[in-house]
Amino acid sequence: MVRVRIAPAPTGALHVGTARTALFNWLFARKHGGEFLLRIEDTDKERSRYEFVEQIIEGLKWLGLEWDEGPFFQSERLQLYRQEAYRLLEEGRAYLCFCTPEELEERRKQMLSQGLPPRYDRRCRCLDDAERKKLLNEGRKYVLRFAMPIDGETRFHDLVRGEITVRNDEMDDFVILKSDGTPTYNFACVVDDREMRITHVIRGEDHIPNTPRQIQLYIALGYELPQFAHLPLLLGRDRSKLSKRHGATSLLEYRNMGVLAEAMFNFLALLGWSPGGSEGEEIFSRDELIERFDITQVKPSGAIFNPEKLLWMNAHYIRQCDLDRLTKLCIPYLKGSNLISENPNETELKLAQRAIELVRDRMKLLSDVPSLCDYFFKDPIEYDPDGVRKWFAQDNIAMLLDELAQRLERLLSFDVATIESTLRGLAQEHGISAARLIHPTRLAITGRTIGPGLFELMEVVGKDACVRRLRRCASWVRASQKQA
RNA sequence: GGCCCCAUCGUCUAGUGGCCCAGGACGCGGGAUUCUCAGUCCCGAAACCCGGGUUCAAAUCCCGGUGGGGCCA
Repeated sequence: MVRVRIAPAPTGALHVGTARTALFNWLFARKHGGEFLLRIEDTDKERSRYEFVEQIIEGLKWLGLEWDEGPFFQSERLQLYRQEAYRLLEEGRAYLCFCTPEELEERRKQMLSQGLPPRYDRRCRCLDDAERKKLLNEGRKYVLRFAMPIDGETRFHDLVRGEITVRNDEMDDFVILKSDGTPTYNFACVVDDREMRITHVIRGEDHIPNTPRQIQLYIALGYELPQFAHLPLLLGRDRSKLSKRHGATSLLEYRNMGVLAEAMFNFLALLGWSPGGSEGEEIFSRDELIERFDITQVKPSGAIFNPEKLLWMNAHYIRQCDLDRLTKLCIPYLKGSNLISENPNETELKLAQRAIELVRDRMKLLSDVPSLCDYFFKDPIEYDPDGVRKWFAQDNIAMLLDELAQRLERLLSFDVATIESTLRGLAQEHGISAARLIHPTRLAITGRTIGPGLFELMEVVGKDACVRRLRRCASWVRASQKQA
């Protein structure tokens, strides 16, 4: 049975890179009929905050990465780590180290100045019983260090990269249990992965240096080794690890901007992995991704997080989205811009839905919705200056707008076809092209030069508002022409 | 600095020795459709880091270099 996990530290907002790692783990588990667990690595009491745990959970749920077990909290498992650490001590695979942070810092500087790699010099590893007893009796604080094998090398097969080898003398006797009794990352991680029966450790490339150390722990503890797969990092524009200075890095920030979960899911899945084939399909459903996912086909090189492609994909999913659902998703943005009330009634919701239907082709983010369709909810307060110059310059324009208003007012049915024939008829009677009436009319009704088809949007705006806006605009044009 | 990882269009990638003077997608440029914008469709510019090998044949395998990145401080 395949068992994988995501093990974030609750020290900050859920990073998109972490989300991607979670996603790959999830895909792998679903692909192989396995289980996906959530473990919160909160042994760092200083920096861990519960609100981040909530954000992690919220983010994973939003993406649809349901976990089968957990969340487990490392902070609740300290007894287990301590027990395993002391077992290593008894078995001679770990030892007490009494060196103080000041001494270590001192020696580190010395080694550095001699051009040596700054590693622990293992002096406490050679302490005899008498010396150890003496220090203990003095009440000196100590940590537990792992007794790393001095000879040989550690090698493992990475599912993404193939063989990775490190000489054991490159690794020092790292601390497994701090003086306050809390475990270090590498130690807790190994103990947990074994205890949770994790079969495949799928994590970011930044953990590669930890892996040989952890493997030595597995061996010393007598645990069976899992398989490892190190995913390429998500990079910013400058090819360094994606961080805040590159812009938004938090998953929930993207949700708040109005990225659809399925777009983020699809986009993230294609960073560092591709289902192959040269036909170039890029849009995949969850099921297709599960079906086609193959961890060994993940690319080993880093992948730049390209927001433009995300936006394109999001626009695609917005166009595909069920209209009722899209409307629901857009409502908060409309409320936020005061275009609809806090508790919208049926009429408002219906209007919102019809407006969204007309503008969805132009949306890249849900948050685009207010600026794209404000005129469905309120009369324009100003007219696009370029449009004014281009379309309100003719001297009979005010008359035409008034005339149009008058004809529209008399209509019994205010539907697309009737509006269209009315407007085209008027243009024809005046011997002008339809475009020369359409554009000024759009400007009068929406204040813009761009937008959905004029007749469609007029139908939604409604007869009264159209007539009112045309008349108001006509007098605005007269006034500004007089002024000029 | 030490160790480790990586290297195909600007970006994400296909490519696992001949099908590749390298395919797709985003972005970019152009065109078609149309009342504008968007969408859609079509067309275009754009890449195998460098140098040595191995081989009849290398983007693909090997070695070296260079460049980038990560981890440790």
